[in-house]
Amino acid sequence: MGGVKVDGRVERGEQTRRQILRRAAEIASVEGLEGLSIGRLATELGVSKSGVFAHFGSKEELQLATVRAAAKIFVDEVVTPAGGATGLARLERLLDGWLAYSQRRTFPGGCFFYSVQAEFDARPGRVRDSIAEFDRSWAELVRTAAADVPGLVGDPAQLAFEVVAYLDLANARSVLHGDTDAYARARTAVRRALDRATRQA
Amino acid sequence: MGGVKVDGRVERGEQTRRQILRRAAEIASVEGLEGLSIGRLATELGVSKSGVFAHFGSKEELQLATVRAAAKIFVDEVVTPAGGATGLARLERLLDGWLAYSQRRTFPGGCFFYSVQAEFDARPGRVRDSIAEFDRSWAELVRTAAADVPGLVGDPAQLAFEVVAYLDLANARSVLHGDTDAYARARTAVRRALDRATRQA
DNA sequence: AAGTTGTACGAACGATCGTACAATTAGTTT
DNA sequence: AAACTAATTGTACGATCGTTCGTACAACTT
Repeated sequence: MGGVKVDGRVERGEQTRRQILRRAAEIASVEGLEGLSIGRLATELGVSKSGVFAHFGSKEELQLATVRAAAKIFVDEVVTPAGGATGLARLERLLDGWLAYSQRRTFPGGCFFYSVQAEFDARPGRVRDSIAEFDRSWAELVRTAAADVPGLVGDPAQLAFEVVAYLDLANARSVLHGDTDAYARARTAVRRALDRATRQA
Repeated sequence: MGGVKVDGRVERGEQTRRQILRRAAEIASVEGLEGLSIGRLATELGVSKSGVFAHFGSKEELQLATVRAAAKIFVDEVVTPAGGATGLARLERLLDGWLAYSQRRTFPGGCFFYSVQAEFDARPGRVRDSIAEFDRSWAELVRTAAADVPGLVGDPAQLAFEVVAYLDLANARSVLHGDTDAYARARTAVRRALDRATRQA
């Protein structure tokens, strides 16, 4: 698939860009996308401030690129691994995968999107729109996965709402309080919700 | 109760301070406690920057005072109104009260503590400790209210975890997407969870 | 070999940040 | 009326913010 370009300059630039975005996503999950500063990013990576800036052209573009990079990581770690399964197994893999992704601290500040969503949810702009769009697609993914469980009892959208709520609170409690029980509570809640929704009627 | 001091200067100062903190809490629920700047606060309130600064002595103290002021508002709007009830009615009033407090946008950015918790959960410092302590006491309040429901089926801590998760997600969805259904979903989820926990065993 | 392209750099800009301190205004006490 | 006190102001500081610009150099094209 990859193009046949062998331009070492571009390749080097893309590698630098990837390094910037990986670090940016880590920082943003802790300090927020607004707390992420170009100067600090440059210092931590050992490159020049203008070098970082040149890759994006504005801070807003850096933030948008960071969201896209984090989205890719999220998809790789949570969505793709559940790709092989169907029905109830697929829904379970999505939810278990999310909890594992949060718990293993793929991003040091917990789930990247939980952090930045709370930061941007109330202000206008392209960054907020980008985050909202990703969150919407994740919610819809869980909803359709629930709807695809054969013989499901009750409203799949309601079930999806409830189980996603457990995931988010587990992430929040764990990061804020170091509460190691939070993930266990969420797993219990998810399992019981799925049991109720798949029991014989 | 009130002291007999009639010093107009002190009184005026306290009033200014209250105005600052009310506005600060509003701003922080949208832009975050770090996005809140002393200069902007002064401009919006029509007072001098040094006037705002003198009331607190440092930005961290301003942030801490803002958290305390928001906590007082939260208690007045959610905790106190549920004070008269006991048992299941008390738990219901707490949860309904929270949803109403979020939905009526007491703070323009939704629940103040949801916003600032996600902002500070991963960084050290006194502000984070203050937020964590308040969140802990709220979680414990719901937990004890659940434990005080007579004849409860199941673990009250697990029940408290699940219902608080519904509240938080309703707030998040509503603020991020303008999703008007989110509160209805949360109310449905809360009601069914309480029904299950209080059914005849 | 000469010319072009793309990345990264250093220096500087205007603006804003939090903070410091002396001067001023308004209200209280003697 | 004078002395005192507390709230507020104006001015100024160093640091950092995002951004702009001209330049250096390596890699590719002709």
